[in-house]
Amino acid sequence: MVEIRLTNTRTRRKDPFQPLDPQNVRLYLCGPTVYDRAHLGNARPVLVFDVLVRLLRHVYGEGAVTYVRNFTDVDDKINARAAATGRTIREITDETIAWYHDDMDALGALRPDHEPRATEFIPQMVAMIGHLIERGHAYAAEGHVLFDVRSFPAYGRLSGRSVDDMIAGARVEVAPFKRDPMDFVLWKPSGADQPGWDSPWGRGRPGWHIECSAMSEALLGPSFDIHGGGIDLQFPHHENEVAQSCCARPEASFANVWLHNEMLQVEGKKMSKSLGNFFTVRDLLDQGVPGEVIRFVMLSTHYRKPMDWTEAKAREAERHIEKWFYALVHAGYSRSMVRVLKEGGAWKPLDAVVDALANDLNTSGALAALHEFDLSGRAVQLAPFAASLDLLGFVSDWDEIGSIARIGVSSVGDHPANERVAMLLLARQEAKRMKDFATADRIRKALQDVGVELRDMPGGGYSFSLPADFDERKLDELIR
RNA sequence: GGCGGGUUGGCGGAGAGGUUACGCAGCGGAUUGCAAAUCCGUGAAGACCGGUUCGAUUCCGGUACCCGCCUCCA
Repeated sequence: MVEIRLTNTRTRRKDPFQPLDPQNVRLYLCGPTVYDRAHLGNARPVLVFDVLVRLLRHVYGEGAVTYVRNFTDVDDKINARAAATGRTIREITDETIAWYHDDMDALGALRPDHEPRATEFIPQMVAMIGHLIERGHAYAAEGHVLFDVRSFPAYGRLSGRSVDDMIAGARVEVAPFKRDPMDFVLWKPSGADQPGWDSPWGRGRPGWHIECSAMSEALLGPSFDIHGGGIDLQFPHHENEVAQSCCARPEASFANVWLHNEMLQVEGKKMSKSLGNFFTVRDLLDQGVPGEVIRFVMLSTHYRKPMDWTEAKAREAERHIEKWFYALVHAGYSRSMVRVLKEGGAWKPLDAVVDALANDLNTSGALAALHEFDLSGRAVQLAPFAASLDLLGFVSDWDEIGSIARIGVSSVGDHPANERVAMLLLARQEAKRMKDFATADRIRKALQDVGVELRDMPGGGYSFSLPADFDERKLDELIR
């Protein structure tokens, strides 16, 4: 069996992965707070975990992995959005969850086995909070329940900080009812205009961290294998989860492996609304950037390094995707072809790809192995390459790879001018066939002048892409 | 102020104490009515200063610079 090694934030080492139960490998990923479209940074942990889950299923078996990712649907940002729009919280969260599914589906991310909503696990949270109070790890004060960080000596271990150092750094606002400045909220009171649930401490709502402790325990048990999220969640969110879960269940281990991905930047800068470089996954998809291209760019940087999204990378990624998919289409790949190859036992990803992924999810190394593969063979010879693409999650539908590769006169995206350009390409092809090179060159020139990228692919196909600022009227003038 | 991470060839980006990463661009060639694409080949690196070692870009220490977290954030 392939040995998977993962960098564990808890041990600060790259350790061999040992599942608690190889028949049921269990993972939990902190999901989104659902009040708005997912931005590009939100996609990174999703894709990292997607590849991890695919790898684990490859190694331990399709049915041997349970993947949980939550939706945080109770949060002050959601309340604010509801107040600002006059809509109900449920409308907003339902809509946002639907968007999230659309966007992550477009990136080829598998749906988790469970996607619990925080609001569906309030009783479990209340029970866990009560348990923490009983055990002397939490206390009620002025309608709040707070976790007592001094009661948990290991507090700070996951993120490598000490309570005293953090207080010395003193940038936390200290509520007067806190015993210690670092104590954090498990439960807080709700006003009449805020969502709330009855509890032993009055009507209120949960603090941010308790939901993940409660839901992971409910769905995966008090001890499970892998817990992940962005590095920014390491403190305080994950630290607090550890404190809650380990104090509520001292006999259990909670998460054995902690996986944290580094942040995303855009053109070398932190993505932020003030810098004007903030965009969502949907923005990119609407601009015609295929989900496969977004995935490629994401996987081209190791998850523990800051990832810089640039247009240059997206362009480069698009070239590779088109080239790879083109080769597969040319070799006859389709759903039925893949079925035949699987039945024939040819469906095995490249060892170099699996080995790279097993080495702390070296997705960049996996892509490098794909670059080296000879694409000139026929379907059976390309099967290891295709199975590798499949393992990396690049293919949702083998019948669609042709259109993603923009083969022939087809194109992706829904630009209204695609049809026009396609017609012109056919006209050019006909002109070339008639040796009317003047006409052929005139069409090419016109397309080039409006910025259409045109390529003849090996085997006689055509590929084109429209520029972002494509202007159809200009094309009309030039063609006339 | 506290904590953590990074610095690789023109650009992007990996692994490994000693052997070609890989991609893009460049250069040379093949192919093509022309262009692009495609195919083959090829030069180029490890912030700085010390230390360990037969040998370090890879381990250790220091310096500089960059980034993130400590407050909602993936």
